[in-house]
Amino acid sequence: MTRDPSAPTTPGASTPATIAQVATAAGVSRATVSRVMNGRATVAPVIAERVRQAVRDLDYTPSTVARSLSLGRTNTVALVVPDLANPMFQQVLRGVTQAAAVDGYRVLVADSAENVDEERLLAIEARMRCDALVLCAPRMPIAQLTELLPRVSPTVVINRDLGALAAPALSIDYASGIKGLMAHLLSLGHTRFLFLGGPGQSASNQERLEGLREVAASHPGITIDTVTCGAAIEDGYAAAEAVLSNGATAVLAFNDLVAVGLLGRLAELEVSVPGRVSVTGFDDIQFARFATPSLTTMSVPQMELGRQAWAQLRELLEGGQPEHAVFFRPRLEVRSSTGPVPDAVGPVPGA
Amino acid sequence: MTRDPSAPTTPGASTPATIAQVATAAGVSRATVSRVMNGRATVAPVIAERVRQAVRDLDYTPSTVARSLSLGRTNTVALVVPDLANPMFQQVLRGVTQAAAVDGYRVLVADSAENVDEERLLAIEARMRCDALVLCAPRMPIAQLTELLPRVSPTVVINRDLGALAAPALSIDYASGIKGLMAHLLSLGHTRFLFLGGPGQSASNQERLEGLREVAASHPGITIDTVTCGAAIEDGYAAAEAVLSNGATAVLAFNDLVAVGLLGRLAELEVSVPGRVSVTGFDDIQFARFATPSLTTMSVPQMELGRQAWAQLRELLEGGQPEHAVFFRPRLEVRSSTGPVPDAVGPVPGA
DNA sequence: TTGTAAGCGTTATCAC
DNA sequence: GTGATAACGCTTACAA
Repeated sequence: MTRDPSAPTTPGASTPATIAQVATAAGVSRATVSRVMNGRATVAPVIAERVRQAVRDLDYTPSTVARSLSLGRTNTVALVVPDLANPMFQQVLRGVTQAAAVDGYRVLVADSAENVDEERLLAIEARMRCDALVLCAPRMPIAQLTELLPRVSPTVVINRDLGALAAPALSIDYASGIKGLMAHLLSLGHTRFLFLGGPGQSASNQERLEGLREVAASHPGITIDTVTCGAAIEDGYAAAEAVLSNGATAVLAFNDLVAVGLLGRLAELEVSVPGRVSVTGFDDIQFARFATPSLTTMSVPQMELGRQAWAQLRELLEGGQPEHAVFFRPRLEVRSSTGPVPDAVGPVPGA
Repeated sequence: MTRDPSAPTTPGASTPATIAQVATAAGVSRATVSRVMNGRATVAPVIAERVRQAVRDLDYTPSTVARSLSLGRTNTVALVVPDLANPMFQQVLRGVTQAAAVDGYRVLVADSAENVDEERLLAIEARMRCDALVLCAPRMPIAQLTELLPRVSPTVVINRDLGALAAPALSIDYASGIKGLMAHLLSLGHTRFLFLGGPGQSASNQERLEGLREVAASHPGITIDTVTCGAAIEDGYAAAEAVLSNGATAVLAFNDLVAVGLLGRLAELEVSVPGRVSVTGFDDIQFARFATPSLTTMSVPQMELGRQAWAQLRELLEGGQPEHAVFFRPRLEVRSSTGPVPDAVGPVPGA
């Protein structure tokens, strides 16, 4: 026994009313109370009303935990992200939360604080409390992911290509995105590029690099340098000196956060953008269009990612088949942070 | 009965192992398994090891839901906010999540989507699944809040002054904050002000207005106009025309979001800030210093609010006394969006 | 239409 | 030290 056995029938007690108390108060069985609470058809109107009265009197709300145990279902999804500070994941959270709420599901958030080692346990633990999991684990080694996924099923993985892995995945086509950015910059005449790389382990960073390699291969006249930078505003801010000393006329930041940080520092240094360098971001976070200059970037459907994640989980929870992996192709948003290469004399060969 | 009664002992079955299966496999009672799982002292080492082996074999993880029911504790807190799109609440979420995680608690988020009517039920429902609640309900009428709080106790309320209400509260001293902003602008020589008000119902908006009234009363020579604007970027963006037609030389936006939106539109219109108008925000969101011009604003300890909220809840959960209400006084961050009044001839009387 | 009782997977009390 | 056993609060066959 766990609770204080005294005063189990005190009505106005601070301890929440139980179904048994309501049953007693209404002079019926607990089964009948349950039926009324769940809108089950066949309960005599008179009885039903008596139950409802007792419910009101006692301020009764069914225990979610007890229901969960009995039903084997919590009506909760977990969202595991590497960093809640990133607007990208915040939007995903919003998307999941909104979509799940429509179906009466709540969302539990877990932030691994970029701690790759903890991520596995965190996911398992979070999944325990929930019916399903949305997992963003861009740096988790594929082997570990392979081992993990069956344990946390049903799960949908966001933001990384799973290959043949047995879980639904929603990904962004980062390679295609970065190529779109390059095409835009090439059309402006740029030939010297600098990529401010994100966390090296991250899957999406690898995809961006792959995209850049392809562009480099097909455009012999250009140079694409890479420096490791990071994924946060501060990283972009700190990268300004590296950018200036590099001599590139176009900088591709890992994401919008990095781009905004860079823009901020360049403004302080009174370096003209795009007069002296063009800058691009990635993600199209809410602030991208309000940065100065407004940021040219690749738009990623962040909330939609969250919504779709829930849609797929819902499907799985209802016993449906896992969907095929979905790739979102980012869309180029040309704004004011990119412009013609300084002293441009014409289009670059092969652009 | 709810589950399929067949194959209750199949080890590798897809259905998670239960404590009973582990007990059987280890040849002990469930009580012993429980003791081992919870690190209870007295279990013979040999037996303990046998149990642990069975746990590994069966991939056993104790059911969180069952534990919760038995213990009467979920190790989860709920956070209810009006709008997850607001960076302010995102930071509060981060703060709560981080602090709670340290104590082994998870966070459930619920976004009322600015729907004041739903907020009450949402809070009750969220509280049901959790041990405690962090409530941000800036627009909920005080009467409703009074009725609600006892039902969702323990709860800490964020971002509004509760007066004598029986719940711990963590608030920002908005009146003092807006006065600080005014003092700064007055010192720059401004005399014509425009306040872009937030949602009228919002408690924090009322406090700002009160602060402005006090300043107006003590500075006869100035005028402070007010227009209702909103709390989102788009609202600030849309307010640019109203700002320009008003003729004020200093604009106090409801929050940073509004200020950033306004700044964005003013830049498009090629209106110099602070050359023609000075603009201030409120909150000091992450992007404030990266806006162009960087935003003068009142800094609010957003994550700290979340951390403290958890600290107080933790205290309450451990049976402690409710803390006194805490007020955070915002700190002025002078950046580049404010400057001397155009054609300033000297300080304003009484500044 | 309503009640009885078993079961969901734990923990904790109390004998042995 | 270890094992029965009774909770925790709910849902749902099945019986009446």
